[in-house]
Amino acid sequence: MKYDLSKKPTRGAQRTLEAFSKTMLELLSQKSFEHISVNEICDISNFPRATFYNYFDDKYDLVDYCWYTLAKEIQVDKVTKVESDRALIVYFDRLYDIFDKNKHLLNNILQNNQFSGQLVNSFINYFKNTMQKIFRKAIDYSKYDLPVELMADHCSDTVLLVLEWIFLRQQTTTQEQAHKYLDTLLN
Amino acid sequence: MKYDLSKKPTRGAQRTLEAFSKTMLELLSQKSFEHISVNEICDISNFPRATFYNYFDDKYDLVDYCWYTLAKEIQVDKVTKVESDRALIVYFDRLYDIFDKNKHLLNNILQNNQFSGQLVNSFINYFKNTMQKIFRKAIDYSKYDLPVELMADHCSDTVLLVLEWIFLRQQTTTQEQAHKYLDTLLN
DNA sequence: AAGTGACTTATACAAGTGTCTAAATTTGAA
DNA sequence: TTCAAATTTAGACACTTGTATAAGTCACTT
Repeated sequence: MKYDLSKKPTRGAQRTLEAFSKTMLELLSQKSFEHISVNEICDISNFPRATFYNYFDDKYDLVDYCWYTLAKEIQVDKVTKVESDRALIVYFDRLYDIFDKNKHLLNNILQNNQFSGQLVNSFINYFKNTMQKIFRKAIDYSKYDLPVELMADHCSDTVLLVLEWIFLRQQTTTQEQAHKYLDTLLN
Repeated sequence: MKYDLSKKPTRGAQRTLEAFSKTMLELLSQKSFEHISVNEICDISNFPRATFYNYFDDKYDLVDYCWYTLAKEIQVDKVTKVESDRALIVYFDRLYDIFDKNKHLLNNILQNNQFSGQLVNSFINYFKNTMQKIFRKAIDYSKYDLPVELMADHCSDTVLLVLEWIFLRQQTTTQEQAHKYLDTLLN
């Protein structure tokens, strides 16, 4: 990402960021990520290519920014060390809510993008990384005889696997059932 | 993949496939996947671009073929339904051997390719998919109250996580210790 | 209302991508 | 050994990519 997201964006930058990400999500509802070109994104957004490259390295970078905007709500900053086993469920539920809120968008995107494709891959990876960072800080693994990172990564793999099962492979599953799956897989 | 791997390749096709994959692996020991171009691969392999595109869709396709040649030895075809919990360990060990046999190659590749990059991602995904297919057939999950696919995917995620830990993140770990990790993570 | 710093834009460039054609070559079977 | 089928190749095409430069415009502060 060329643009620094840690500082507050000016109104103009906000407009630009939003235009590009909106266009990307629209295009993803129409065709596969592989067939979307930076030129096309710029034409539709009504910005010159130079502006695109002021903000993003490439289209992968833009799509990651799209996931970032979806994930904002997780409020990673509000992570605190939680001792109980329920910590995992808490963060699972936060992601569940986000995915559920955006399920129509996800459905549209899945019409044009296969599981095995780059797009779905980037989507899952984005949230896996987010969860990894959280779980390394938030969960107490002292009762396991394992490196912390390994355990944290295993938890985020599992959380994302269940969410993928529900929202991407579209296996109708209640949130309660999902909790049971998590419990079985991690104990 | 444009070329049909299920039929026996002619001697010429074998030569071509080997030349391209050898060049790719060599280049990966010298620079990052992102900086390798099809043009370069063809120049070094001494084949015209048209030939490259006779065999592969793009460089991603070629690198997948490279992993395919490494994985040949797993002998996926010799999969049989195994009831015992040891099935998982058996297949873990097969992959462990392959990774161990190629650890120098992996080390070289890791000099130029980050974890988060496309290359390592494609590597892990390739073997994850391979393991998924095997585990869906080979392991008996009847004692768990879960969809088979979910359980199989969870197992392959976990197997690959531990192998990644050892061979890509290079955390020195004995094979015995790895077995303990697997046991803790999956029970 | 002016000035400074941040953002936008026009334009050009060298390089890469994937596809296509038609000619040349190789291959395996008869 | 010959011939038809399959594969390889040269070359061209339209298009995309990422970078760089210099000029333009905007918007916030004082």
